[in-house]
Amino acid sequence: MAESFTERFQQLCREKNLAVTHQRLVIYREVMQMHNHPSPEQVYDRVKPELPSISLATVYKTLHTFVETGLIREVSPHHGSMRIEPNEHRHPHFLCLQCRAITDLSDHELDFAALKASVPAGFQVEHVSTEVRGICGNCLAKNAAQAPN
Amino acid sequence: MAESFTERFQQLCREKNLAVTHQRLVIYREVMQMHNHPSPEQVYDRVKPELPSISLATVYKTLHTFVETGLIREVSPHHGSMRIEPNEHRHPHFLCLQCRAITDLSDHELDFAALKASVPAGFQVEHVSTEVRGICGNCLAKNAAQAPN
DNA sequence: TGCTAAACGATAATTATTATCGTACTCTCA
DNA sequence: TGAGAGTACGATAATAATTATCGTTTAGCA
Repeated sequence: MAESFTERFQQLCREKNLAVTHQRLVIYREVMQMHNHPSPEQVYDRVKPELPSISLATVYKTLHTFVETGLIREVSPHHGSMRIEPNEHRHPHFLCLQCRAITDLSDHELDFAALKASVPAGFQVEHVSTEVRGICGNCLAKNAAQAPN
Repeated sequence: MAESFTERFQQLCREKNLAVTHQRLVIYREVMQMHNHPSPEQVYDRVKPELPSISLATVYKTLHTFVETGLIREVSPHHGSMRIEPNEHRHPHFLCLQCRAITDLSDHELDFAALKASVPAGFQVEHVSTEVRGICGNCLAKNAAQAPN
């Protein structure tokens, strides 16, 4: 028989070593139903009716926990501080999720035509950017030094 | 003969209808020499020796002016707030520079192999994302309604 | 050179996020 | 099933990033 959403969430949490709390369940359920890239504030507003006593801080902490364990993803890992691109010509970036450093990647040819074709009619395209996220060499080395196995 | 950097900057400002001020000249010159995606704070530190009385607010205002007129670009225009991606499968985003709305684009095939090949050795790739920036249909319509010509 | 509008600098205010700390809940094991 | 340990929660203070305000200064132009 089909397992319930709750059972699936409990299973997920067990895999990730997370305590199953009512707040986490509700936040996860609601986020999965919001198909428009919500901010923490918007998630808070959404769960508030069901969890009237929840704190915004809990929403932040829970979202971070989910991102860290991979239950959800962040659309933009570099908010928080504006970053300037002095370089004129088009090139992709590598963004380190640990130290936030941005590294220019050498130019390459993506299929921009196909990409632009996927933009809804009536939208005005201004710039296309590609980004690779991960952990940079520096951080990997640092991590290895700290936790040798 | 070759025109000086100052002359070129004055020319640029004239094209964009910007007053040529000493602060703007210095900020522009320094930003163009920083090849590592600086934050406003870092730009401030960099120009401070030459402009001891400059205010951090001026750096912010100047950078915004430059971004608006297209003299420089912002690496990440995601508005100061974390955004969640509930969607599991890979797809590109359209980001409206005016209202900051994020729209999912339908999936398409980019040359991810070539892109990954451009990542420096020793970096760990976690996720590749593509983003198209521009003005969404809503905002375009709104703008047209406000300023019909 | 003198006027007008825009830019600057100082600083207060706002917004987004994180830290702290006492209380409450989950999980495990007897 | 109940007690204890440890994690999570809620309230709120603190911090970081950014923006607004306002009086003074400067650039652009007649």
